[in-house]
Amino acid sequence: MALSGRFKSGFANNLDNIEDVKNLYNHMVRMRPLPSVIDFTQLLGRVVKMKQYSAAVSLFHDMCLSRIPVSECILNIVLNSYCSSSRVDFGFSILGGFFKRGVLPNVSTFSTLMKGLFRENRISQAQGLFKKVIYEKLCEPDEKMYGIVIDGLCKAGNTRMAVEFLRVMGRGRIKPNAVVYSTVIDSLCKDGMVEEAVSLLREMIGKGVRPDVVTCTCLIKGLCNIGKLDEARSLFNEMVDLGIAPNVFTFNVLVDALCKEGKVKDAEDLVDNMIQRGQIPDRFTYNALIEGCCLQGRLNKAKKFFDTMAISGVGPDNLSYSILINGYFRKMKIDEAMHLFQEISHKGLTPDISIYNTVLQGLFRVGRYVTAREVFLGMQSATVNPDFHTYCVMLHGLCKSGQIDEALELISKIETDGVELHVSMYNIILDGLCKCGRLDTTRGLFNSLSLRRLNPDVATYNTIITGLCQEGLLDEAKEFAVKMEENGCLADRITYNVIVQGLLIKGEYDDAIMYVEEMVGRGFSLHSSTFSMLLDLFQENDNNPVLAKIIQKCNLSSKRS
DNA sequence: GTAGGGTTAG
Repeated sequence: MALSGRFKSGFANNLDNIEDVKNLYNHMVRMRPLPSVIDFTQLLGRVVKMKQYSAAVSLFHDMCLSRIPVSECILNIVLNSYCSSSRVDFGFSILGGFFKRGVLPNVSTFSTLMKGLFRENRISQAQGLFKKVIYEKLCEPDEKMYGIVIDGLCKAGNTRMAVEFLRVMGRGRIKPNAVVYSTVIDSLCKDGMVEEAVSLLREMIGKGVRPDVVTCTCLIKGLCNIGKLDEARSLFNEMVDLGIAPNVFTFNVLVDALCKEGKVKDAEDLVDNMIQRGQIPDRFTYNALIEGCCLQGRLNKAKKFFDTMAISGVGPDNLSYSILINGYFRKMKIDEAMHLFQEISHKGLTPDISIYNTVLQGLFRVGRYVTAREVFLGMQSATVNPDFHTYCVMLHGLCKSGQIDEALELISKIETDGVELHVSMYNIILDGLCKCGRLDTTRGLFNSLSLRRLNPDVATYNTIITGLCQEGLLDEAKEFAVKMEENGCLADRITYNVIVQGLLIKGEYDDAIMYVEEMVGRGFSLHSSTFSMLLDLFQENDNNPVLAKIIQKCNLSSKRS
């Protein structure tokens, strides 16, 4: 009686916090007769929509203990909770629970498991499960299952196989729909194959599959990413003409692209259009606008958007602060930047690692390394753990401000903080050491890399070779160039240019010509700075014939390329 | 009337 009144369809949709759900659940289990399985399903489904996966699992366990009947839907929801929290193995134990209860797993069950496997990067197991489903006829695959497999392949970086799968699907009973086309189109765009994506759009239209807002948004983003903003805008107009309503995603993609291109005014007009069409700007929209203004150096305007964001109820998030703080630092407005940084905690937000990284980078850039050191200590007492990026910023900043010994001390502590050492951290210090001529320490640190099981990379060698060349130690630089190739790092354009410049400065023109020849042979060209050095020397040395020969070689090679 | 698929930033 009261039941039909209380549990109208979608009753759970009004619940938006987990405590209310738990209270309702406790009420439901005590009711006699019990609410229907569907009522429990809706409740559990709501918990999953709130991404409270562990709460869903614990409610399910309570249901089992309270002997509330469990359906295949409920089992699938629990399975999904495990899979969505990267616990696909527990998901498989739910599969066992199906059999134990005499309930048959269905297409949702297997789709969810495949999604879980893909999510944990267990690609071949996901593919194996799909094959098993087909060969053992465990269920009839439907379009959602195909969607999951195709998406999984795409996200695993195997767009080619996803396209093949799309073709196989086209020959079967279940035809590809807008979702699978969108998935593949998005993946092609992200791989930079935007032309292929466009022709897939034409193909789907040809086959009578109507693209939807997601299909168009993916392509618009793809076009923006390769700088074809005009084509993106005409696709936008085309979709509107086709009656496909752009949504927040679509607008945000275009607003972001316009802002990055410096067209903030156009972006603002688009936001007006967006509002007219009933789409409410969200944090993505505002952050794009704020960043656009910062890129233009228009900090007052950026701050205005930031304030509007606060008023509009969207509320600035960590990224908004990060963008604006960075903008202020770049304009040397240190007080404004630091004021915003302090404001974050006062506004009840917890500054995240990227805020700290932004602030540290800013402080070092303006030479405030004492404050930077304080912030670095402060973040640790606020239990924000430095990450890879923090250490790179710190090391770079310390070196730049002449605190190399402190940088050396810091790098020796990194591993104890649980952050893995990376060769690029050493590259920063090696660069710092070379720049102040401490070559002995450089050599020692380089030799210590192998003890730390780190392999020098091209940047490591280039840094040291640069340092050696600057000190005129060309023979040792050349030895390092040999060593790098022996260790599997191929010399690049930088390596050659540095050595050639070093040789030119020392007047070793015959050697320089050898390196230029080798370099041209490998398809690299001279930096403009090397070339102007060459021209200057040529004039200063009364048209030296060896230099003339080098210049001629470079001109020939640049004409060829 | 209940479960599983695709789109946005640093």
